Amino acid sequence: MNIKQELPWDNPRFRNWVAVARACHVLERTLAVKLAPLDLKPAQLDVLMNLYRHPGMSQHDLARRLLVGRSNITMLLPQLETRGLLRREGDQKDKRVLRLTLTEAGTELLMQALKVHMALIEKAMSQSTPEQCDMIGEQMRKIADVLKEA
Amino acid sequence: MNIKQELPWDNPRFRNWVAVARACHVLERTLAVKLAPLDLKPAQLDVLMNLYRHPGMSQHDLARRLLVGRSNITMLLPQLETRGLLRREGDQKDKRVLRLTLTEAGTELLMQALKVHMALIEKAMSQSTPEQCDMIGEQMRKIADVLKEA
DNA sequence: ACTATTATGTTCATGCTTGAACGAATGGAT
DNA sequence: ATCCATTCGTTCAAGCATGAACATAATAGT
Repeated sequence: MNIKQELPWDNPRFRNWVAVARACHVLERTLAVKLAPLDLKPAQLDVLMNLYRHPGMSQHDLARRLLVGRSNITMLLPQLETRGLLRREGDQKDKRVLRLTLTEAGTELLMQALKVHMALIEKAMSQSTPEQCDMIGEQMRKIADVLKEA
Repeated sequence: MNIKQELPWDNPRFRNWVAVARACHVLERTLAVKLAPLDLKPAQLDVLMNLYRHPGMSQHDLARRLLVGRSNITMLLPQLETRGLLRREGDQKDKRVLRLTLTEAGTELLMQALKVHMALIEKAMSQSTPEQCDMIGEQMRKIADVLKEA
């Protein structure tokens, strides 16, 4: 029984990926804390960001962009809609889809939240040179692409 | 009203961090799928890995390592203990703490799971040269450190 | 010795996310 | 026109993670 395979902790790729995962986890958690005063969670911020950049999205498109299930969106939106941060309007052509758009209030809250988010990311990424930063982004996009097909 | 601040999507640091977060998310999700045949979730794998490397840990130590709350550990362990993957034994010196150790079965299952995990990480990180890979790990460790104090 | 403080683990209510099952709307094939 | 398959959104039950409140044990101060 060859149970003593090459153990991962000695593998640079493994060790380094663990570092990536930890950094993500910590930043996500920190963001949640810093966002609390705005009564906003990271997932909700993601929604607002995507609607700002792509007004008129359907819920399905939004789900695919956020890499979550459609039902998640269904559970997520009513809170934001009730708070008057976004609108859901039925599409005329296709009566199945709901088109999503930010309201004024939603845009304003988003800008507040972005200040917090940006400050955090600045703090994190200012450790790296611009070249390192770009390289990291490039590699990560490759990773996402490679795994998407898996 | 200076609401039109410098918008983040044009900021390299922001764009690149988003890529990091997405890559993490995708890999985590993929890992969950590939781990399903072993009836193991990523969080449970993390537990097994840490117990393998640090036998005799307390639940508190484990929680700090995994960056989760203590109650999370309490909810997580019984499933693994019932399956005979680990043991919880009271410390003699300090009757508050429970010392955690993997069983034979736990170690064996861990090795199975590590094959899956490693294969996935190999696939992801093989996109980068060893130098790039190390650099990424180094930067990420810096980020985790910087944010820990925040 | 006695009290106050701290540390460990548990319980519980809450909220988030998921996946499966569903209804309604659309589009295509015959 | 009529099925059939597909797509979009919803509902629901289940599993996880969290934080607050708690009980017990250890420790420090007096």
